[in-house]
Amino acid sequence: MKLPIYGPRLRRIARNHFGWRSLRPGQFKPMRAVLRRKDALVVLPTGAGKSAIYQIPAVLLPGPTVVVSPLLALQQDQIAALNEHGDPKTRAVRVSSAETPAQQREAIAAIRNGEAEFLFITPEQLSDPERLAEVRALRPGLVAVDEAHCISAWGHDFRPDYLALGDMIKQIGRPPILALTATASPPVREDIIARLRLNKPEIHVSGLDRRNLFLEVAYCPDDNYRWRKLTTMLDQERRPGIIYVATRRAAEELAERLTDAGYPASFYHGGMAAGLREERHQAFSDDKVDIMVATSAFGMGIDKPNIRWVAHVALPDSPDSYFQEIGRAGRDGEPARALLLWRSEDEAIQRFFQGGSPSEEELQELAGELHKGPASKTALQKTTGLGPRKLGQYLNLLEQVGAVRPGAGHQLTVPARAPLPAAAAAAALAEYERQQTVVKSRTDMMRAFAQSRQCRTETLLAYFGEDLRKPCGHCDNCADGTAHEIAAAEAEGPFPVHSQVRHGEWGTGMVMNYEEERMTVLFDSVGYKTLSVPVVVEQNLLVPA
DNA sequence: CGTTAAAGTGTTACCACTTTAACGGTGCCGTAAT
Repeated sequence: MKLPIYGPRLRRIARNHFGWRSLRPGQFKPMRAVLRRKDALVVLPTGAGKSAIYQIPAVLLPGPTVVVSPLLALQQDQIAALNEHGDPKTRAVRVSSAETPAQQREAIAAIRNGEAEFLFITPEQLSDPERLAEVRALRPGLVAVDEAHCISAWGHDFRPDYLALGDMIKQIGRPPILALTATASPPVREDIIARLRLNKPEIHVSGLDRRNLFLEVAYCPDDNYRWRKLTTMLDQERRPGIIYVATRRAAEELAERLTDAGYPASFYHGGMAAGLREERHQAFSDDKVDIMVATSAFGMGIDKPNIRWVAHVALPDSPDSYFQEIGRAGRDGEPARALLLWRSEDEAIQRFFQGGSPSEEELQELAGELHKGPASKTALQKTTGLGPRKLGQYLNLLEQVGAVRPGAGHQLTVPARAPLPAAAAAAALAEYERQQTVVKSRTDMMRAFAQSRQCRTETLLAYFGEDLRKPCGHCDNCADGTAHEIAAAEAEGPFPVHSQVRHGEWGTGMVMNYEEERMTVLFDSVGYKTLSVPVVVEQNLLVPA
C-alpha cells in the first residue's frame, strides 16, 4: 500500500484548498489512481464526496481538468462551491449555452492563462469541432466524467452526444479519464468502460450498503390501498421527503390530492418552466417544501442531508435508478426510510418508455441516403423525414455497426468497408435488440426485487455484484424474519456466487444470486435472467465456464 | 403496455355498451420572434 505517501499530502490539499477537514474512506484509492494517471471508474453514493476524487488530484496534476457534467444546474452548484474560496488553483469556469460568446471566450482564456483549473462542459458542447479544438489546445491533464451512468442511460437515444464522448476525449489529447457515478450495475459499468474506451480502468465500488436506510416494499393491488399506505407513512415519519411517480400528470395530481388531504405537497417535473423548477428546488433545499412529488427529473444535484424518506408510488425502470433515488435519503447518517409502493400495472409505463423497435425500412432508407454522399443531420432530417430524436438513435445504431462515421464539420460519411444499406439495417436492428434485451432484463430485476422475500439489501447488492454475506437487519424482510428463514433454508447452489457459467443459448454469464428455488445469472449478451435451480440441475442448463 | 377519454354503435333510451385513438420521462442546444 502506497497510501501513506499520498495520504498527508492529499489531506493537506483538502484542508488548504477546499476547507475539508478530513477525507473519507472511499476517496483515497481512486485519488491514487488519478495521480498515477490511470483511468478509473468510481461508484460511490452521492454525498460521499465523489467530486473530491478529481478535485484534489487536479491541484497536483499539470494541466487543467475538464469536467463533463450533464446538467447546467448541477454544474452551477459545483462551480459555486469551487469558487467560494477565491483560490485560483481551484477556480472553475464553464462554457455552455448559458454563457454569451464573450463569456465563453473569457472562460477559455482563464484556463489558458492559468487563472482557472476546472472547465465544466457538456458532451453537446464538445460535439462542436471548433469547441473541441479549443479544449484540445488547453492541453487538459485530466477528464472527469461526472454522473457517468448518463452514457448508458441517455446516450443511446435521449442525448446521443454522450455516446461519442470517448471519441471526443480521444480528440482532445486523451488525458486520463475518471468516470464517476453513484450507481452502476455491471452491465452499466461495462457500457461506461466500452463507450469511454477506458484503458484497463481501476474500478472502485464502495458504500452500497446504506445502514441507516430502512428498505421496505409493499405490493398494492389498487390505488386506494397505495394511497392508504402512503398516508400512513406520512403520518409516522418526519419530513422532508420525496415521492417519486412515473408521469408529470401523476406528480401534479398526487401533490394536489395530498395538499387537499392535509399533507402540504409541491410537485416537480421536467415540463415546468426553468425558473419555476429552480424555485421549487430551492424551496425544497431551504425546508420550505417538505413533501415533493416528482418524476425522475428531480434527482441529480439534490444534495440535501436531512431527507427522512423517499417513497416510490411507481416501479422504477431498474434497480440502478431505484438505488440512486433512495440514496438521496438520510445523507446525514440519521435513520431514513425507503418505501416502494408498487402495482403490477406500473411495469407497463416502463416498457413503453423503453420504446418500440426501430423500423428496418427506415434504417435501410437512411443508410441508403448516407451512401449518396456526406450529409449533415439537418439535411438528413429533411431527406428522410425522420424526427431529430429518431434520426439520432438510428445514426447511433448505424455507427455501431460501422455503416456511418461522423466526419469533419458535422458531416456524416460512410466508411470505406461499410456494409450495404440492407445489411447495415439488419445489423443495426440486431444491435438494437441486443441492447434492449439487457435494458428489459433490468426492469425484470426491478420487479424481482419488489417481489423478493430475501433480505432487500442482499438482493440489491447481489444485483450490483456485491456480496453482503448476511441479512442486513434494516429492511422489511429482515424485520419480519422471512429473510432469515430464507437465508437458513438456502443450501449452497450448484455454482458458487460470482462464478462464471455458460448457457447453451445465452452464452457466458456470472451467477449473481440464489433465492429460494431460483437463481439469477447476469449473461454478457442478454442481461439478467432468473432460472429455476432444479431445472438447471436436471437439464444441465449451465456448465462452469 | 395500459389507462383514459372521445367517438362509434345498437337500437330507437338524452341510455348502455363497445371500439378507437391519444398519451406517457430524462435535457442539452440554437434560432426565431419579440
